[in-house]
Amino acid sequence: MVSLSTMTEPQRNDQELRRLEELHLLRSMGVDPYPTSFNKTHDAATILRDFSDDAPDALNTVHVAGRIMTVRRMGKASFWHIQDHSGRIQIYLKKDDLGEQYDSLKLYDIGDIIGVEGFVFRTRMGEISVHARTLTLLTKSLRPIPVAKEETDEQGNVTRYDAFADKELRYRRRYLDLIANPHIKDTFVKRARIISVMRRFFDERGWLEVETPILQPLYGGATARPFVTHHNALDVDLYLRIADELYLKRLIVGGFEGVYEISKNFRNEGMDKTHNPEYTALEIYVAYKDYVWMMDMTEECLNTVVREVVGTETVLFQDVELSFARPFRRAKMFDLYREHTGKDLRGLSREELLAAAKELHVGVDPKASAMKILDEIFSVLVQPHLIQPTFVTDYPVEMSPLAKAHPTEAGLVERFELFINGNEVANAFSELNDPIDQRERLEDQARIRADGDDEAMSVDEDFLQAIEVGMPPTAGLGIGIDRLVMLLTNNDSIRDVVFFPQMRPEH
RNA sequence: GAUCCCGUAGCUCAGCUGGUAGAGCAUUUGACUUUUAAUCAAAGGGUCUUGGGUUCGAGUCCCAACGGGGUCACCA
Repeated sequence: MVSLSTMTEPQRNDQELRRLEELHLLRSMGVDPYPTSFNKTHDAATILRDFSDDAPDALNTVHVAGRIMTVRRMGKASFWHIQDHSGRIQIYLKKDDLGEQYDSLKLYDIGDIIGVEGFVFRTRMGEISVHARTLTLLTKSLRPIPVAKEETDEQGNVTRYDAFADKELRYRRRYLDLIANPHIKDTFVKRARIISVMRRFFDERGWLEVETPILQPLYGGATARPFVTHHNALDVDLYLRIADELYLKRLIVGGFEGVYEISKNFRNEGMDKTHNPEYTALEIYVAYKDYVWMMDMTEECLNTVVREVVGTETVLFQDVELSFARPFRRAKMFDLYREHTGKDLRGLSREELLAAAKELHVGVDPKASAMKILDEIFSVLVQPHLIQPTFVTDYPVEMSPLAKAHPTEAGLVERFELFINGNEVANAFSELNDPIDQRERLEDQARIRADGDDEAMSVDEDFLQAIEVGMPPTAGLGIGIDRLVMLLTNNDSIRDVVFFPQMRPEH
């Protein structure tokens, strides 16, 4: 039996106890179960790509490494599959080559990580494999991993049996998910590429990537409930940022003419398929530009991202084909109301809007503000129709306390939101840089807040001082990265595009 | 937060109107030197999420809690 140490030791099941015994047996045989390195020369995928039946000796010495995923023992020969970051490759192990070590192979398990030196060949059944000359244990695994069998038919279609599918376990133990369902890595690789293409797009144009505080004494730049934390040395409460907007604008005041940040934001609200308490947003601000310019830039940026990451200008999401070909549709908000409700809602009073909502069978709280009613009608009757990328422009000023008033359209601001597949993906405006107007708008917000809406913004005096120093005309844009990734990777839950989605603690 | 569904072996799942647990893979032992969801033979493995209740008897029925998923509400 294994001597259990005095350190905290979890309950072990029979399989785990057996693996511990194997570990000790291997040690007693002089095998280091956790050596420091291995000189890996080839990825599985590289071998599968480079092997040629015309020159079978070309890959005469390869060093591969990975996790044992399948074991087929046939007496004095065995076939294993190992999995590395590029895929799987079969290893052929023969007693003739490994001698005494072959007999200790029973101490190796699915889940162990090994290194193999050998030559590449094609088996009688046609599978490109590595014929092992030497085998090295690189990491002994003490816990069984989910084993999903797969069958590949003549056409190359893969059928999975007993795939590791429990969503809770997949999210809580993402490492097991990544091992057992390696295809999900594609989503995360694409996520990284989406961000890297965007970063390059901005960098090439001379805009500076910056970092601004996550811990903020006042939260602003959006309407949302924040997380609160406490700084002991200062003995003050701080908020985890809900947006970085107000800090990026301070940098524009400071003289940078283009800044962006890929920002983890935190919102203390409900969780569902499209909301995780922490999420990633891109925000970018460019001086001397307005929202029309920003629409062009957004279009070009997203078109570039889609072409580089997906390879085409169209993306299949669920059953819908989304076209990112330029130009995207542009429509004024109140024109869309007319298009989808048959009504002109512009300039209507709260009571008139309430009546309109009733006529349109949109249920709203009778006490709701005019803006809430407009918002509700939009999300019920307009938004679901915005499937192909659509810029919705010119919002009511009350909905947009940080956006610049439209010069010719009274009551509206220079703002757009980009909708794709019925969801908001981007939000942008010509930034309000009139300090008097900005102060009034924030004071309005503060009043709404005092009336009980804890999502309304507060007056950030330091921000207002910055604007009073003078911010040049500036266009700003925010893009919800997680939702963009969902669209481009055909995932309908944010939990599938975030490695470690927020979960309730177990037990 | 409201509502519906789910929680059985390491994984994927059965378990009918209540009679104290089953399969496949994984694991163990044996056979097999080009197999591939390898095959063949045998074996071990479960306080049925937790706590109450009804009952002679609960995985199964009832209540509550915990965890997950879906829908709605709030929001990006």
